[in-house]
This record gives sequence, C-alpha cells and structure tokens, in this order.
Amino acid sequence: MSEQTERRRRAIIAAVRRIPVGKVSSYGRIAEIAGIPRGAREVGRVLGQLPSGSDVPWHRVLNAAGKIHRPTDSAGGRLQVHRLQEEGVVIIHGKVNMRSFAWQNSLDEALWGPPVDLDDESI
DNA sequence: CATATGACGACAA
DNA sequence: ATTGTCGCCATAT
Repeated sequence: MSEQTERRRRAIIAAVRRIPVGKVSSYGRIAEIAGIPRGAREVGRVLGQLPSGSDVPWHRVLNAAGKIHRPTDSAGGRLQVHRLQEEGVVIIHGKVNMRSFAWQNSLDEALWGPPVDLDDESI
C-alpha cells in the first residue's frame, strides 16, 4: 500500500467520522470532502476493509440515491439498517430521503446554521 | 501490460 | 421510478 493511498485512507476515515448522529452522507460526497474527486469507489473499498469492531460510523454512508448499497439480506446490510433507525434516520422502501437526512446539504444549512443572535434587537 | 472487479455515480430511455 | 450503460479508479490476477 503506497503512502499516497494511506493518506487518502486516513482522509476518508476522518470525513466519515464527521457525519453527525442522525445524518447520512454518500460515498461520492465523502470522497469530495476527503479531497478525492471521483473517489466514490475508493470510499466503498476503505469502508469495506474496516475491522469488524471499528467505531467508525460506516453505516451513515449510503449511495448517491440514498439507498443502502449492500444486500439487505446480508448481515452487514441488516446491521446498517438497524443502526440508522436507532439513530432516528427514516428509511422508506429501502431508501433514505437525502433532502432531509443528508449531512451538509442546503436544507441542513438553512435549518441549523447560521446561528441566530439572541441579543439582536432587529430580530 | 491486459482484464476483471466492486460498500459508486451520472445520465438516457 | 427503474433499469441499463458507461465512466471512473484502486487492486487483484
């Protein structure tokens, strides 16, 4: 494994760790955040290589359509669904509404940032 | 070096 | 909404 590859791996892990509880992201988006344009497949590969007991929240990463890419009848697929629901993520017909649950989307910004100034008299 | 593979993504029907 | 095709990119053979 090259040094560059290892650097990208760390960047991917770091980006995934930033996804808040109750939110999700996509392989492609995580790749961008990690500074790897068109690196969606690499993100999937890195997550697939995580040790089983890892504390990295890999379950918060879905494909661009908001669907769980892994087979839902597999152990990993069921675990992912279970963890997401535990965190309050709503899954309908096997997919998540990214407009509501995607981390760092425009709606997210509108709802959670920027913070309001409670001392501002003009409000 | 040529091919195949896959936890991907964009786009056309 | 679904499905098929093609492009992408690190790895494996």
